[in-house]
Amino acid sequence: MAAELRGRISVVLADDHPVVRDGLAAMVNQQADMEVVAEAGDGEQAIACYEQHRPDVLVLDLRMPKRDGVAVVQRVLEINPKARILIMTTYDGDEDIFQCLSQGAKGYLLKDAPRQEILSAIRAVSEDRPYTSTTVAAKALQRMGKPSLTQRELNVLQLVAEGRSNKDIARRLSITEGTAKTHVKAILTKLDAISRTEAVAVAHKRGLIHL
Amino acid sequence: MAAELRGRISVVLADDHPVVRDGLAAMVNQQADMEVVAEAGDGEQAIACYEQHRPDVLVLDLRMPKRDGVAVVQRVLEINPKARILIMTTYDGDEDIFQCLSQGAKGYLLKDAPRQEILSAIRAVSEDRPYTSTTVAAKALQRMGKPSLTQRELNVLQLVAEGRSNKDIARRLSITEGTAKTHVKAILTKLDAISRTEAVAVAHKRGLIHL
DNA sequence: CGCCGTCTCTCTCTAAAGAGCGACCTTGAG
DNA sequence: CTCAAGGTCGCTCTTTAGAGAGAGACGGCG
Repeated sequence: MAAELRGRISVVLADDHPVVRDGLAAMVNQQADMEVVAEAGDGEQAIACYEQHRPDVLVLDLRMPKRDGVAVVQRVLEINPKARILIMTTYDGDEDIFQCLSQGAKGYLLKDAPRQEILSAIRAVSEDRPYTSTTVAAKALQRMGKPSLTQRELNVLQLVAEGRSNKDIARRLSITEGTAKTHVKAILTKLDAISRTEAVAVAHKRGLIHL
Repeated sequence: MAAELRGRISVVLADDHPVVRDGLAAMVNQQADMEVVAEAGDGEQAIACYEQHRPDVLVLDLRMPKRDGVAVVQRVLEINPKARILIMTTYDGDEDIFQCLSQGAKGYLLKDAPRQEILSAIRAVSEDRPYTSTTVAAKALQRMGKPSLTQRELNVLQLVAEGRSNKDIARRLSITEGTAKTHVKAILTKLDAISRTEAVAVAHKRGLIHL
């Protein structure tokens, strides 16, 4: 916790791929000004590790077993509202990124980022400066103005993506088929899609759903 | 090229994520019996690296820019039919795995595999022994007996996944709507799906298409 | 050679999807 | 209180999807 005072940034890594953890650890530990103090392989471990070590920076994979990135961000910020979290993800289309950032994550970066970018992102976040990658910044702008789906619509969308019919969706949500259609219609409009299948494609690209 | 004679397995890494390359490199170079001789960040580099270094083992990510894993496997085996290739992928549902293996790749493994498994896979492949992970072996058995899609059907499926209507698909492929329907119908039957949207979901799970 | 798989096309018919309406109720922000 | 938004339900209408069944053309293979 006092690592920063000694001039070294303490880092906790959370990623379900041992390979990625090794890679990050190797990169970080080669730097004079930072060190890895713990690693976690899933969401629950990540929370436990954070609580135990109170690192300067928590590097967090968005997709993990047990609890996904969004849930971990929430929980960690409950523990320490000043926590500095750097989100790391493979997919630049992930809607969850924005959810994390708006919840208080200090930055994100893509896994295909070059070494230098990853390291400077960690340094930025450790100093409480938000890190903004160009690719995702562009996405954020694109997303501006675009209508967001309601919770109910997301539920329906998930079922649509599984290939359910309107009637089936209605049954599962205990509503009438007409209402299901209304929701689907709203989804199509908001996603600017002509058919439900296209809606699924668009939603998947935007990371609204995970197949 | 003669690395094996000196008792060290020479390895070339091909992955578009610097983090993963670093992780693998760190793992491999910590071992006394193997070393990384080159790294590649995309498919073309991978081929070039292989040709230049002729490593004992080529560790290859299935999804890469420029050329994907399948294409690289083909090309490398053209260069050296005895090439020992270890496929590495994130998704265990990838249909491409089977394509690679049937083309002559010696093994595959998932990125979330533990260190030991990764290392023993490299050793196995270096000795020309096929490496078979339990999870994928199970998939292979599941796939047995299941009907495979024809090339034409894959084309249609791709368009279906993009949300196109039968009429639209017909126009793009220069066939009649009736024929498009016939193909879609065949796809639904083979994938055991009720609707086109479900077919897309199933196909995506199996890695037949990449959205 | 004949068989089989693939691709192509045609037809009918039913079920589902989607467009375009209006309407009611609740909840929360102003 | 008013107004907006979300969820619910209802209606009609046209278009699309999907089941089912048949058939011709082509190429590979035993």
